Amino acid sequence: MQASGFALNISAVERETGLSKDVLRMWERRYGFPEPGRDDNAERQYPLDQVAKLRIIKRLMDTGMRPGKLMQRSLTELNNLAESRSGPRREATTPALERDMLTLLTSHNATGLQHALANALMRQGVQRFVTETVAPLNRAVGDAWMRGDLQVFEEHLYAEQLQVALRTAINAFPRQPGVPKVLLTTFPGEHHGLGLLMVEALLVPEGAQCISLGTQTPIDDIHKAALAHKVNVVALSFSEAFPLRQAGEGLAALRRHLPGTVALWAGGEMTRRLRKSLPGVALMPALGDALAALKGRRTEADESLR
Amino acid sequence: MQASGFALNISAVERETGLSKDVLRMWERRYGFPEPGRDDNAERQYPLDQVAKLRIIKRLMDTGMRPGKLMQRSLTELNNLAESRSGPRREATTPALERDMLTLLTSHNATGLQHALANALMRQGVQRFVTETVAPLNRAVGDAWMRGDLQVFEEHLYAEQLQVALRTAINAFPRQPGVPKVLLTTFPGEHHGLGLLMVEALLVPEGAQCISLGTQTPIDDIHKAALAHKVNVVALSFSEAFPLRQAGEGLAALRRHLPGTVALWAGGEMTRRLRKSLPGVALMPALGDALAALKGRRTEADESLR
DNA sequence: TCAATTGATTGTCCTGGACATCATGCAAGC
DNA sequence: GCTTGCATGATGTCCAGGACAATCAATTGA
Repeated sequence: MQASGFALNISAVERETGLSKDVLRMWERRYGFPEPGRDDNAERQYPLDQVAKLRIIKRLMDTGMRPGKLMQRSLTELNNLAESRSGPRREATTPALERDMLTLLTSHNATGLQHALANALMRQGVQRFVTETVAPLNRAVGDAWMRGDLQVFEEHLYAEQLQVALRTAINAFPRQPGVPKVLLTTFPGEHHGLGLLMVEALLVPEGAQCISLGTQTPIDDIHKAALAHKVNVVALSFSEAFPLRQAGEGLAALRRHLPGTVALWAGGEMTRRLRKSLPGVALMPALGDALAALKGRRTEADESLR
Repeated sequence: MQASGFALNISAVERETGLSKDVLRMWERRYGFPEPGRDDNAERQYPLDQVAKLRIIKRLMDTGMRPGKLMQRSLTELNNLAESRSGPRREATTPALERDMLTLLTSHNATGLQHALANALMRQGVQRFVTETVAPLNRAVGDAWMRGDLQVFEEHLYAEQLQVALRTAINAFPRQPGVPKVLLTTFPGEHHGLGLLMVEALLVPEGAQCISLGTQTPIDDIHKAALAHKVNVVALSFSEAFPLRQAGEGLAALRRHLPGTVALWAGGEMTRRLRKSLPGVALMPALGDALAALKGRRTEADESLR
């Protein structure tokens, strides 16, 4: 279902899939897919099944696959590919907690999910909750979504509920001047903000003072904010789909302009795909890395005091 | 400052201003502005001052002005225009509370702002806080930003702090089955989520059960979610900049597919610009409208019981 | 005074071409 | 055998200029 009822125009497809108009036209020219119909005005009309296929292709490309190989395959082939790609984790080995939460999610039991999350949070404490429950759960949700087992709105609901849980946890700590002072945000184009909350939830119990700007801060505003708030660390989060090139350029520019005394941390799924290391940028592919880096700073500072 | 140090390519400008590549090129062709330089590869390089001017132009257009009139004016003329346009509200008449909070914001006192918001919230109660403090404060922040008195990162910090305050307030109410059941979200392309929180903060104290999907839910997922969660109301929020056409088309499509028993509410600044009324869609240009609509439903339900 | 027609404004889409960049794979050297 | 470097192919992004539909504004007619 959509505006027209059966097909989307190129703008709508761009919005839904995240593939630019240029890319959509180029793929059509080069690979023969997608092959939208045309309306009275000779404008492209993308049938919904093609949009669905585009969505899977995008998802697979975000994990590193090349489009040329994917384009010809059928929807079912792609689904199999996605399934095998979603890791060696098999149904049987999925921890019960994650399975339960996914069940709550797909049965649209918002209240139940909320309770389950709050429950786990209270049982484990913030930091263990984040590393041991949220991180694997995110992965499970991502896999389910890639397999097509999860609707978009279900994923949205998950993100929202998780946000509630994490913010509650963070709020339980008094907001006080702390060390180090960390600025949290994402680059323009990165909508995904859960990573920021997760990092904040890890750092705040350690006494760090976190200032979050939410998502999508222009690079020179990140710079200005870092100076204005006199932070010690600028921490950025990148989801898997973020364009490597944009990240590299942005991080380099930011590093060039920030004072040397300000550390620059880059975390999130994307950082696993980065080949070359960036001078002056601390890459943190795993969540715990941020915690380790924080403790590293502490030790350093202690030693320099002696 | 940016990746190159002094100029942005067309993609970056698109991201920063929200103006599509097509529009940027068309304006250059038609109006002679912007007029970017070219790099070695003959690709457009937009100087930062032109980007700043584009940002103001976009902002003014979002309030209803036409580009043809704006394009030739100088940056200072535009600033004056923005200032006069930002309402009859003069410095002197700005309530003290708003002035104080703006001061906290521009002096980068995150903690102070947090306390001020929490303070106002506790003093007024959630609903009055939203209608009497947050709404005017939003307007003041919007005006300040339009006048160029506010940096992007300051606006981000404001949004984040407000989100913390509102979520805390909402969380104070038990999440329980309630009537009516309201689904809250925004259309794809609408990033602004504060409106959703504000509405939620108004409705929850009345015993409504709110399910928020966050921002940017594809239209057919809104539809699916409404059915899956068996909601009575679907409430959508649109910021001032949202394209009228997209909103109209989307609302019509959604109305067409939702069962007649499900009410469709559209709120936010954009709805003030809508000329024609949409059949079956309740427009709520003012915040309080949602509350009134809720109470209206109640009365109706009561009367039908008799 | 209001409504309808008309003309200008404005955004979006189209085609087809060019090119920088990155990956892949092969060959040469250690 | 393994690594390094280069060539070739794959891929995304940009460009120019044209077309047209939708909307706005203004003039004309009732």
